[in-house]
Amino acid sequence: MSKANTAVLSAKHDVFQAIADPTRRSVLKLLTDREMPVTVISGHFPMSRTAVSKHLRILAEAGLVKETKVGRETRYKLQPEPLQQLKQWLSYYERFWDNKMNALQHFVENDNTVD
Amino acid sequence: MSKANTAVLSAKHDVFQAIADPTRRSVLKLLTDREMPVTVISGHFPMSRTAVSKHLRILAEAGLVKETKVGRETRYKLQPEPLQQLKQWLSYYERFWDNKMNALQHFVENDNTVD
DNA sequence: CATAAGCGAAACCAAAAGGTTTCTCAATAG
DNA sequence: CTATTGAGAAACCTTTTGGTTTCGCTTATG
Repeated sequence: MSKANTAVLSAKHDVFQAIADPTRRSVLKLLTDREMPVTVISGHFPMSRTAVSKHLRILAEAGLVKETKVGRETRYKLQPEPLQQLKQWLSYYERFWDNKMNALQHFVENDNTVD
Repeated sequence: MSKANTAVLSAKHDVFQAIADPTRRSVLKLLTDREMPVTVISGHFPMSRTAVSKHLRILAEAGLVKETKVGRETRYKLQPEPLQQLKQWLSYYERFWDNKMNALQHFVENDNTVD
C-alpha cells in the first residue's frame, strides 16, 4: 500500500490521449485478432517504421498493447482492458441520450467520481 | 445535398481529440446540468479566461458544447450527443472483456466499420 | 565469420497545442 | 454619455507531437 496504485498504473500517456490519434486507433484495430511485429504493422501505414514504433510505445504506455520478444522480433498484441476506463467515463454521460433506466443504472453501478 | 454532411459535420477537431485533454473533460463535467458563461467556467480552473475560452471553442468544434448569446454574455451548454461516436468506437472492443453474447450483439447492431 | 534483418535510441525538425498578455468591441449600468 | 463588464481576436511564447533520417545493437542465415 505504498502510494496511489489504483488500477491505472499511471504512465506518461493515458488512454484518452492514446486513442486521440487516428493512426493509433488504426493500429489497435489492426491488432484486433492477430499479433504482429513492427515491420508488418508499419507496412500498413504511409510512414516510417520508426514512426509507427513510437506510436506503439505510446499505446504500450497506456497499457493498450503488450510486446513479446520472439528471437529478434517484437510482437505487438492488443490489450483492450484499459479501454474500460473510457467506457466508464462515458457511462456518466450516457444517461443523456438514453432513457431514465440508464440514469438509475448509473447511480447503482458507477457511483465513483471520474474526472 | 451539397457535400459530405453525414452526421459528423467534420471540423478541425474531432471528439477523440476534444476529450483527450483533462481540462476539457472537466469542463464537460462542469456543464453537466447547468449552462454557464465563460467567466464562471474559468473561475473553476487555474488558468486565464482566454485559455478556457479556447478549450470551449475546441469543444464546440467537436459539437460537445453549444453556445447561446444572452445580452453581452455567452452561455455554454453541454451537448453530449457526439459522445456516441466514442461509444460506438468502443463497442467494437467491448467483446474482448465481456462474454460471448456481446460479440454477437456487436455483429447484430453495430456492423459498420468505424476506424 | 560476414552479412542481413528487426528494431529501438538519438538527433533533428516543423507544426500543433496549450498557455499568456494586450487589444478591441459590444452591451449594460450609473 | 461614460464607465465597466463580458468575451473573442491577435500576437506571442514554450512544450509536445508526429514525423524523418542516421546509428548501433542483437539475432538470425548463407
